[in-house]
Amino acid sequence: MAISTGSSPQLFALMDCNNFYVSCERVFNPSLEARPVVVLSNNDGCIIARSNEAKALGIKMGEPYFQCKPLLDRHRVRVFSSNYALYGDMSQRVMNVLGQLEPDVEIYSIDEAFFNLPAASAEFLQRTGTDIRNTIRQYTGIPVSIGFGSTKTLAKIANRLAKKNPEYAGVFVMPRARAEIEEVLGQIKVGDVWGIGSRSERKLAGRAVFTALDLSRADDSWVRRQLSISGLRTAHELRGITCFALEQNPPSQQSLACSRSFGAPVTTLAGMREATVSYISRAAEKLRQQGIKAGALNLYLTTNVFRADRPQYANSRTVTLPVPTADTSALIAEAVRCLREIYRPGYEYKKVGVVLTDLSQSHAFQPTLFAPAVKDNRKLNEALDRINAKWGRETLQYASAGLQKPWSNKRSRKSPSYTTSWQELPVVRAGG
DNA sequence: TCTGGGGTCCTAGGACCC
DNA sequence: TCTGGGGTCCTAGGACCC
Repeated sequence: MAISTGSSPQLFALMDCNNFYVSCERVFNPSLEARPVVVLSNNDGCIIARSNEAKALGIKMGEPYFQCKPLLDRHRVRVFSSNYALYGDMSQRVMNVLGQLEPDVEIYSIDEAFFNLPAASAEFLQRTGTDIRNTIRQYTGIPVSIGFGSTKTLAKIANRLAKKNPEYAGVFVMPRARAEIEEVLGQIKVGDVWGIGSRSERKLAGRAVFTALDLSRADDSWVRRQLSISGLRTAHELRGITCFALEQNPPSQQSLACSRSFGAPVTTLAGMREATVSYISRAAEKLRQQGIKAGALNLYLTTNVFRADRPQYANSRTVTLPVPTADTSALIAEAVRCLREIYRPGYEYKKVGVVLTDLSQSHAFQPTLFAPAVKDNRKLNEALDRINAKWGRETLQYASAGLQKPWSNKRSRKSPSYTTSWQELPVVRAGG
């Protein structure tokens, strides 16, 4: 008996957690149910998650916090700083449950996963989706929506419909017949299609392409010219031609970054150096956690682009490291050298960041004949990581990272790390 | 006063080589 | 009157995603 590969058509499904960060906050704080809730980005800068009640108030995704604060106050919206320890842990729980129900899963982001399943009747898919949804809700407390389609792009659209229309109860199966699919696509704005951002949406609008249906019907070579190969793939996927496969073994990471906007402007080289040392130290820690080394380092800095009234300056410097490394002190030395080269006095800096590239597995390195002797401070770094794992991040750090950190940013409304810190476990009180 | 952070992929153009 | 051509590699910038 031959094993057929590809004769049985595969379907794509997308599971997406509803208002994920808000839902995580609600799991451990039931008083947030049925109330407007938002979660803020790093630095309490802008809105990055909204409950349905908050969306109904007209609060927009990405809106600066200080701008909508009056509206939030007026409606007594509950506001949280982002708590990534909590969200990351809840994400794992959701993905574990899904992984037990479905064999072929691709974790796509912190709150989304694609999965493949053999083609089946709409009724069967509806039932499967509902089962998954109920199980995840029961085991984790997180509400999710599920969409089915013949490609990832169509599954994304189905998921969107499942989420936006209460009558679908969280599950939507894209119809099979082309005419019915086109009826659906005609209702979807082209800018809401996965892979079509605001730039492309504007460009397409100028050429009378407004809906997903319009894009799916556009001429191939025209789409290729307007949107490059990526846009053409998206157009094909809308027609039901698979261009994006399920990635169960994601390729290894290409880059690793650490950057923060400052809570207050930094105007001195000493201040910039402290921030640089802090971020590169954090990046080095991440390298070691993942068992990888970096072969190149990019450092960039910028003033506040929103302050047109202030002099603007931005620059970056990339260096190839003498040998790939994950050693904090070696990386600090290179990063500070970059900083000295591009730092200019007389500006109010808003941000500095480091990006590590040319990543390789720690054991893969072959020393070359002419490479300098490798001094990787392995024991020192291990001790550093152990102490900080036990006593908390930055318990032990390089003095050049500074102690006061006046530039460090705001995170004033964070909820407890309920699931990842013994000190912050939720407490259940008996009685009533 | 206050506007996130961490990723990926694609393309055009320059440098370099023969 | 008028400055090769073609290939490869690298990088910066743009667009997109969550």
